[in-house]
Amino acid sequence: MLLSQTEENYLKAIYSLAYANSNKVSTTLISAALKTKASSVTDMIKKLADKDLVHYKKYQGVSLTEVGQKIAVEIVRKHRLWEVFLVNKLNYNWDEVHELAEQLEHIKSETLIDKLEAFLEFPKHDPHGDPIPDKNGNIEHHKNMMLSSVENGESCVVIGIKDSSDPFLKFLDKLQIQLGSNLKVVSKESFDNSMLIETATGSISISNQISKNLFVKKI
Amino acid sequence: MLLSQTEENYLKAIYSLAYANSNKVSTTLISAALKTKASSVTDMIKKLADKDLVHYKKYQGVSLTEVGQKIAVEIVRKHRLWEVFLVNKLNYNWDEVHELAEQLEHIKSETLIDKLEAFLEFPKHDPHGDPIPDKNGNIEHHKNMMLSSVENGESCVVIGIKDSSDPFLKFLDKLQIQLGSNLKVVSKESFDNSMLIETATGSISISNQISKNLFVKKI
DNA sequence: ACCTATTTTTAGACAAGTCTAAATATTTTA
DNA sequence: TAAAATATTTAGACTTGTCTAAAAATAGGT
Repeated sequence: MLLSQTEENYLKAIYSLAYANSNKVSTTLISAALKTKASSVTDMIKKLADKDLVHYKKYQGVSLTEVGQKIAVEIVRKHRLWEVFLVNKLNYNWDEVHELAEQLEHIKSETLIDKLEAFLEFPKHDPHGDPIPDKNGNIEHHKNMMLSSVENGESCVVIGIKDSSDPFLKFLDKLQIQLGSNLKVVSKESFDNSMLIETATGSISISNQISKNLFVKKI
Repeated sequence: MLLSQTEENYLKAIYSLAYANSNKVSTTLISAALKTKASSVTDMIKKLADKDLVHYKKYQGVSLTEVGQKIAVEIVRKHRLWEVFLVNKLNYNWDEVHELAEQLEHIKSETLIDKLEAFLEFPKHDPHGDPIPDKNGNIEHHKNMMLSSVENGESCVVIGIKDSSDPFLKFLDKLQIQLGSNLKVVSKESFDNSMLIETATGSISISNQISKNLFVKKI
């Protein structure tokens, strides 16, 4: 199955978003992740469904098929191995490699990534601590983290909410934080465990009560 | 200047072909090199001319502008450094890396290729012996070779003809050899210096008189 | 249950890059 | 130098992936 870069990016996005949402991902969530419009997502979802890479019923959200998931994991594997290469061999900093790995992960080759893995001596984690799937697509998931345990300077994506009570969700709305939001921890106050974070729309201060109720994934 | 992969491929093709043809390259030659149709080439040439990457007057062929040439050389630099990486670090054979380097050369980054170059300890030549342009685009050209001096198993592209006499050209026509043709030397007979070569259309035997009149570039 | 707000899908359009077929230049040949 | 052959360009169409605007479906609030 030969996929375009765009198709691969959709699969990868659905894969990352599927964690939080019990495997069903909405059109809007994907469009936010890929910075496209919902209508574009619908179009692409149909193509992916035609190729049996996603399950799709109108208005019901999408999930990856077994084949789609396998491909998504392969892309994650490539991404993370390239990140290791960039940091360990080319002396990049761990916070500089994401964009580059986004390009490198789409290089097509039967053999390249396995040779790269051997060259890197079979690393188990990428520079951000995320597990690297093996050749067969097996991946040792580490549990989701709470925003409260993200360190200064690290960035993460919101992938879930622990306390899904209404007032809490409303409050998150007000902060313009939603699933898929990118957050960067600027600093943490030790006396009350509040943190200053950067969002797409600006810097805000977050109490510990909030930060320990947000599932995030480091990026 | 942010170029698409396709645009970069056109520039690279024009660059390689420009050697033989006193810098002017014909539409047909480009279309052969890129395996597209001449009409597609005309379309793209116009776009490149709009961006001042090529000089173009209808029916007169194209040549690279200074900017276009600079970009082309950068791509060559990337291509060759990636080839060194694949052969020296990932244990690929020198004849397996071209396709992969064709993909890797299009990775966009301000810093990547210089870091890669340092990691590889500033190689001067790629695995096929071709010179690697430096950071500033300076490239130490090695002279064109004659087909007669290509070794067994090596592949090359015809980039020029020394004896441009009519009968010779006619003969080349009959052999279906033209500028841009890919040739692979299968074997050489020591008693008469003839060689068996593989072309796109089949295997043919070539006398030394022919092979020493064809300028080629190894690939 | 019904009305409203939100989400999702559809329809039609656009840009990039390609193609075929036809028209126009150039080059070759005689 | 004029006809024939070849090369190049134009015109119109197609594909992929995107967008906007409008229509349809779902979800929420009372």
